[in-house]
This record gives sequence, structure tokens and C-alpha cells, in this order.
Amino acid sequence: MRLSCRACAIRSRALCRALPDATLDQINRLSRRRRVAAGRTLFNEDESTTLVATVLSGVAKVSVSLPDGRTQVVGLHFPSDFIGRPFAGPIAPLTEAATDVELCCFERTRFEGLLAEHKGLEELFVRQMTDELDAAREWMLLLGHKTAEERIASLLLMCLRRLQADDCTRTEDTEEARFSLPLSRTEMAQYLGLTIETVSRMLKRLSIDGVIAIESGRGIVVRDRDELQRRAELNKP
Amino acid sequence: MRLSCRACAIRSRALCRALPDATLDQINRLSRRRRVAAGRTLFNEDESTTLVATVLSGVAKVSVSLPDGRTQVVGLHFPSDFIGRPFAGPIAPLTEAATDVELCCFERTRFEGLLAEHKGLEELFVRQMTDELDAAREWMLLLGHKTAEERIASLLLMCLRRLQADDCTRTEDTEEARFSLPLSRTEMAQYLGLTIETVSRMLKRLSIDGVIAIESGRGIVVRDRDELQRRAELNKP
DNA sequence: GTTTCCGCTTGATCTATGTCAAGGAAAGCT
DNA sequence: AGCTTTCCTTGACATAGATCAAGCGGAAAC
Repeated sequence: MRLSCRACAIRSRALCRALPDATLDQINRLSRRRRVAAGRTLFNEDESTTLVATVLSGVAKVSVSLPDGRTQVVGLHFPSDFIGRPFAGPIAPLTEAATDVELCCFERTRFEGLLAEHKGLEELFVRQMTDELDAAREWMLLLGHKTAEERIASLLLMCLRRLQADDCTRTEDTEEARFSLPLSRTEMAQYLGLTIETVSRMLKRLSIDGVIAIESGRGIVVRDRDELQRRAELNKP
Repeated sequence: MRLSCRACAIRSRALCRALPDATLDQINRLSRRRRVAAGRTLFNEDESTTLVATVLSGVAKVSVSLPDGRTQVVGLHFPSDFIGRPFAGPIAPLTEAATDVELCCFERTRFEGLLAEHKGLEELFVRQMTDELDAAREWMLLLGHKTAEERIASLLLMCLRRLQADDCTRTEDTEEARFSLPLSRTEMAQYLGLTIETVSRMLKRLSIDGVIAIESGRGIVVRDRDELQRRAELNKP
């Protein structure tokens, strides 16, 4: 049974919010849902250049590697994010499910057609690309100049911001917020340009200092968000 | 006196190659040339969100900073590159002339109009954004995982590739190529996530090893491009 | 219930690169 | 030409984080 786009949980934030209901109903028939288990690639070789998708749930990671195996995670896609490269050449970056992921997939050519027909969609798409570029650049600043602790703090804040947009995970009135890390220690290390040992030690430090609490590996409770913010930027001066 | 777009030196590579001659002639009247001296910002506060431009000559750098002054250069714009953010919000990244720069400027709204009218332009623009994102991600790999020597080698190769597309700077039959670095040591350091001392030392090392020769600071002669390529990726395994 | 495995933590040491400090050389100014 | 400033190089030393090595704990397998 096919779910209606109109009832889609992430519609209000995804690209498709640019489309009128009528178009949406057409599109509904052309979209394919897909579930990808954590660790698997989102698309196989040929699909990666012929499909585009919106993330419905879960988190996907994009990574690039050197021939010797050193790997850098270069981006994350959270629910409502668009994945795909209209008009681009035949080389797409490796995109894998970090957690279990649900996608809403389309033919790339079909999406390109929609871009031409709907000015609003084009605008939103260009804006998303701009945001992605800005995010990459902010991460370059992190990788080029931040200390290990600043990096961890920055990552936690970023995850918090993106994840609490989905489900409201705030634990009511207190300043505390709770979320589950979408990345393993290894993946965090690859995203932050650190080793897993350093990641582990810095998480420990933040938890000893009472800024966060760690619940069984992936669970994070942010105890003092302001302090975390401070540690994301101001360790040096 | 106004120069014709048709005779523009970088036309064959810039975005405007997507436009037919007729449109180009119209546009010609709407473009404004601008020279920016090395070190100055390309646009002032309000211009940066209302103008877009193509680089005619010289190199521009984009940078982001932390409140304490740590600065990361996050991208370079070489001749024929497009600069600007159609549809984007009011915050544009800081873009400065690294060398003296010549620009061909347009109203952003005008450019947005052209994007809608000319499907080909839209395609080319999206493709350039994709390339820019890919470049940023490759640089993330560099910042996250490469050694100092690999970083320097990667930078030199990148400059070589982009600069020799302009003027043919190859010194004939030999394997040698010569170019002038568009960045100061400080800027190189900010781009590579290193200190100027380390940049200096690594350049020295490459020159001692005979891979390159350094001529009065900014001048670089690539003596052994293959070896440079090797050092850009394979220091470890 | 025990074993195995895998992801994570913790500690001890090492090293690439940062930091500090002192010249040198090119470029602009008087 | 001499002076000042700015940019670059070079050396000595310090350190954040990597590397190496061991142990822990929970979940899956048996």
C-alpha cells in the first residue's frame, strides 16, 4: 500500500514542499520507498547516478577515501534532506546508511524535469545545495583549526540541532536534551579527523565535566548546552 | 569602452557559454567590469548579496573564521569561475582578492531571471555548484587525514591544474611547469590547516628533494610532476 | 550459561606539527 | 642610498593527539 505524499511526515521541510498538491499526487505514484539497513550503501553502482531521494528517517553518511584506506566522512543527511546530483557526471560520492534509513526515491531525469517546470522547486534545491556547501566549509574550519574537544562539542551540537528538529527529544522544562548518536565511534573519528581513542577520551572529558552524560555508547544527554556551545568555539583565546 | 562578451577570453569556460549570442549581446550591456586589488574584498556588505560575478583574471579566496581569529580559507576562485549565491539568504561568505582580480559583475536578480529562461544555464550553474561541493569535500579529506607534505603537494598540483588551463605555462617539451602561487605563505597555511612555518619547511623539503624549485617566494617550478602526485596521496602506506 | 566477538575504553609512550624566537631578504618610503 | 615594514626562513623546544597495547562489557552464537 502506498502512502500519500500529503500525509508525509517530513513534507513540511523537504524539497517537495515547493510543489502544489496536484503535482504531488502525480509524483506520489512515481516515488518508490526504500529501506536501507545500517551499514549498507544507499544505491548500487548505476542507481547512484540515475536516482535521487529524500531521507524520510535515519541518517546517511557520505565519505571519500584515499587509496591507502584513510577515510573522511564529508557529510551527513538527516530526515528531509535531499540526496542526489541532477545534471552531474557519472561519479557520485559513496553514500551509506549510518543508521537504518528510509528513503523516498525518484528517477533523476524525472526530478530534472520537475526542476524545469517548477521555479519554486529549483529555488529550494539551489538553496539546499548552498546550505550543503556552507556546511562543508564550516566543517573545513573544524578540521583545519579546531581542537579535539571543540570538534566533539561541535559534532554533538550539530546532531542535537538536526535530530531535535524531527522528534521533540527535549526532556521537558529542564535544559537537558537527549538523543542517540547516529554514528559509531569509528565514524565520528572519520568525520572529525581524529582517532577513535581521542573521540572516546574527549567524550569522557565532557561527561566528567558534567557537560554531557553518556548512556550506553550511543545515548547522549546534553546537560549544559551553553557550556557545550562555549567548548565548540572558544577553547583557545 | 565596453568589451564584447563574444570576444571574452574566458567565454569558452565560463557559465555564459550556455547563452546564445543574441542573449549575450543583451547581457553585454548589463555587465560591469571591476578590478579589485590584492587583499581587498570583492564586494562590500550589501553588494555581496545583490551581485554575482565571473572571474576574468586573478584568484579570489573565500574564508571563514572563528571568533578568536583562527581563519580557514575554504575555497579559491580561478578565472572563469562563477561567484555568487542566487536564491540564498542574506549571509554571504567573505570573499577577497588573493591576487589582483578582474571581475565581470551582474545584478543577482538579473542572473536569477536568466537561470529561469535558459535551461542550459541552469544546468551549467548546478554543475558548477556540484563541482564546488566536491572540491570542498576533497579538501575535507586533506584537512582531516593528510600529512603536511601531502597537503602542500596537493595544493601545488591543484594550483598547477587550474592555472595552466589559463595561460599555457608549460616550459615546452620537458616535464617542467612553472607558475606563480596565488597565495602568500599565511594564506597557504590557512587553506591547508597548517602554520606558515610548516608550509615553509615542507616547500623546502620538496625543493631539496628536487621535486620542485622555488623562485623568489611565489614562483614555483614543478620539476617532477609524477613524484609530486605521488607525494600528494601516498606518504603512508 | 558459557564463549566469542566487536565496539568501546583506558593507559603508556611516541611523534608530527605547533610554538617561540631569531634572523634574512625583498619591497616600499623618505 | 638608507630605513622600515612585511614576508619568509630557520632552529630549538613543547605538546596535542597518534600510536601501541591491554582490558572491558554487552550482544549474539553455541
